[in-house]
Amino acid sequence: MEDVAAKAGVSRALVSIVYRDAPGASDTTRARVLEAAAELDYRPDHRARLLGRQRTKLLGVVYGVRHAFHGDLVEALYAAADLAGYDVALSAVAPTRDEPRAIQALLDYRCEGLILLGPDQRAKALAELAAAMPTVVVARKVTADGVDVVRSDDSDGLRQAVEHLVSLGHRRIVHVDGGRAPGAAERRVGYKTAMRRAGMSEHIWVVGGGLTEDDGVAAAKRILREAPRTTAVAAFNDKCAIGMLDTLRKAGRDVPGEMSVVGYDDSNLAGLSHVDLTTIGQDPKRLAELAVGRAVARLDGDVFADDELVVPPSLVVRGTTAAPKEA
Amino acid sequence: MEDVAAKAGVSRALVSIVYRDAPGASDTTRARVLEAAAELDYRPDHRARLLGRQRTKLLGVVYGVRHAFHGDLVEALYAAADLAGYDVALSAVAPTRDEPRAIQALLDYRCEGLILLGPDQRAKALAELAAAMPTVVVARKVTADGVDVVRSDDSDGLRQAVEHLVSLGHRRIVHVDGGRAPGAAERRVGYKTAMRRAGMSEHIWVVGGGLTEDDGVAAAKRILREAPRTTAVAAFNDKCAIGMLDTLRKAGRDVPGEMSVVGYDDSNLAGLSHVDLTTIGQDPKRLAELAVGRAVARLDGDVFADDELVVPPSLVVRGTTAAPKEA
DNA sequence: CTGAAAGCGCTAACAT
DNA sequence: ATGTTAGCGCTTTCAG
Repeated sequence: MEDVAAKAGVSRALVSIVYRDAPGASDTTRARVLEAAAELDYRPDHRARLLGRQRTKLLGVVYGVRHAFHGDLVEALYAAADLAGYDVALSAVAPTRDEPRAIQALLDYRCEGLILLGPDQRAKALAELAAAMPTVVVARKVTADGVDVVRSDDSDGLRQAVEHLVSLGHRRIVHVDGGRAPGAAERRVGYKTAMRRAGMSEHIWVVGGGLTEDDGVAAAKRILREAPRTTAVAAFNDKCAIGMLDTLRKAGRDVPGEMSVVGYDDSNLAGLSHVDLTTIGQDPKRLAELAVGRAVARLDGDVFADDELVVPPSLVVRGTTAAPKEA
Repeated sequence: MEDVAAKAGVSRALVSIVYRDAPGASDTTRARVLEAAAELDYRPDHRARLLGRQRTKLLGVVYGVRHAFHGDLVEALYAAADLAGYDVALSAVAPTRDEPRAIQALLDYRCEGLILLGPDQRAKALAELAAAMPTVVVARKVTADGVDVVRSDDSDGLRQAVEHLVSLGHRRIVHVDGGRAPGAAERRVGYKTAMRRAGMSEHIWVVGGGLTEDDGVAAAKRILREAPRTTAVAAFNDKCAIGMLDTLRKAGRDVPGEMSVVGYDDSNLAGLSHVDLTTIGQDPKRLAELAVGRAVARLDGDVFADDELVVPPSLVVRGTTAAPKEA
C-alpha cells in the first residue's frame, strides 16, 4: 500500500480511500492510484481490511459438503451476498468436522451473520447463536428465539403435485409419505388439503413410505396389492419414487400409461434420461436471496418478529406423468 | 485478551504464549489462563492472529460446489490439513463466480498454499500461481512449471476393471470410451494394456462412447449389432454404464447373466439398489493426504522435481458383473 | 516467567 | 482534495 501510494505520488490514506471507494478523491487521482496499483499488482490484504474495519461485511455459511442441494444454495448465496455487498465465508460440515466446530471457525473470523443450511443443532443452541448475531436457518423448520427461518413450502409442493395430477384427469391419487423425516408432516398436510379441495376426499390415502428406494419398492407393492385401481402416486422424494417406478414396471404396469408418478427434490436422479421423473424442485436462488436479505436487514438494525419465510417450490414436468387411461 | 490476562493474573504476552502453545509457560499457568479464558468464553480473533503471524498456516482450496466428488475431497482435505496443523479456507467455483475470482479471494486471505480441485485454468496460469506459492492440482492431469499434480491412476482403474472381468472368465471385453474427456486417453491405454497382458489382444475393441447416458445407449446398440458375442463391457463412467444397462435390458439381454457391465466413478448413481453397478472408485482420502502433504512439504522448503503423484483407484464389486454363460 | 514495545496492513476520524 | 494519526487484536522480540 505504501508502495502504491509512493508510485502514485499520494498518501496511503488516499489509497485506502480509493479502495473503499469512499468519498474524498478526485476521479483523476482515483485513476492514478488504480493504475499504480495495477502495475505493482497490489491487492489489499483481506485480513487486515477485516481487522481494521468496524463492519466486516462477512456472512458465514455452514453447509454439508455431501448435500447436492446445499451446493446449489451455496452458489446462490455467493451471488446474493455479492449483490448486497457482503463476502461469504464457507465452512463445511463433514464426518470429521462437526457442526459446532464449523460454526466456531466462522465466529473466529468474526463474521457478522450466520447462515446455516439444514443444521442439526437443537433450537436452544441456535437461539444462543442468534443472541450473539443475526442467524438464519435455511431448509429446516425450527422455532428458536431470534432465528430467522427460510425454507420451501413443502405443503405447497404436494399441492402442486396433486393439482398437476388432477389436471391430467387423475382421481385415485396416493401419497407415499416420508414418515418422521423433516418436511414429511407438511407434505402430508399439503396432499390431504389439495385432495379435499379437489373434491376427492374419499380417495385420500397416505401410504407409509420413507426416504429410500427400498421404501418405494415396498410402498409400490402395497399399492398394487391393496388398491390396484390407483392411477397416480406422489412420492416423498425422488429416491422413493425411483424405487416405485422400478417396481411398477417390473410388475408390468406401464408408467406413465397406467400409473403416473411424481417425485420430490428434482435431484440429479430425476433428470437421468431413463428415469425422466416428474418432480417438485426447490428454488435455491430465492431461498438464498431471502436468507441473505434477512441477515443483512438484521445487521442494518431492522427487527422482525421471529418468523419464517416460506418459498413455493415448483413443479418440473418430465415423463412419468400423463393422463390416466380411463380419462 | 486483556481481560483474560487480568482475570488469570498474568500478562497478555503469557496469554498469547498459551494460545500458540509456545514454550515459556508452566503447566499450572497454562491451566489458569485457559480456565480464565473459558469463563469469559474468550476466543482469539482469527483475523488478527493471521495478520500478526508470519506464517498463516492457511491452505486455500478451490473446488466446484457442483461436483459430488469434490465434496468428498474437501472433506478429506479438512482432515488431512488438520493433522498437518493447517487451516483450510474454502473458495467455491460457481456459474457466477469463476475460477480466477475464487483463487483471488484465497490470495487476498494470504493463504500459504493452494489446492485446486479439477481446475480449468490453463497450464500457463497455473505456473504463474505456482511461482508465487505452492500449488497443487488435484484430479486433473497437467504439466506446468512448479505445480504438483495429485490424481487417480485412470489407466490402473481400467486395468482393474479388465482383470476383474477376466478373473470371472470373460474374454470378449469391450471398452466404451470417453472420447476427448479428461482421463479418457489413459483409460483406453489401461484397457488395451490389460487386455494384451491377459493374452486377449485379438479381442481388443474400443467403442466410441462419451459421458452421458445417451452415449451409453448408442454404444450398447452398436455392440449388440456389431459384436453380439461380447460378454462384458467396461464403460467410461457410471452414467454411460447406466445408459448401457438400460439398453441391454430393454433388448432382452440379462445383466449380469448374459452381459457384465463395469462403470467408473462410484457415483451416487452406482449405489442405487436397482442399478447396483460394479464400478471403479477413487480414493479421496489418499488424494487429499498427498495433496496436503505436498503443499506442506513445499512450505517447509522441500523442493521436488515437478511430478505427479498417482493414486490407484479401487474396484467396487456390485451386482452387474458375473461369470459369462459360456464359462 | 513478565512487561514493554514494535509491527502486521489496513480503516477511519480528524486536521490541513 | 489530501495528509496525519490512532487504532483493530494479535504475534514476537527483548530486556528484566
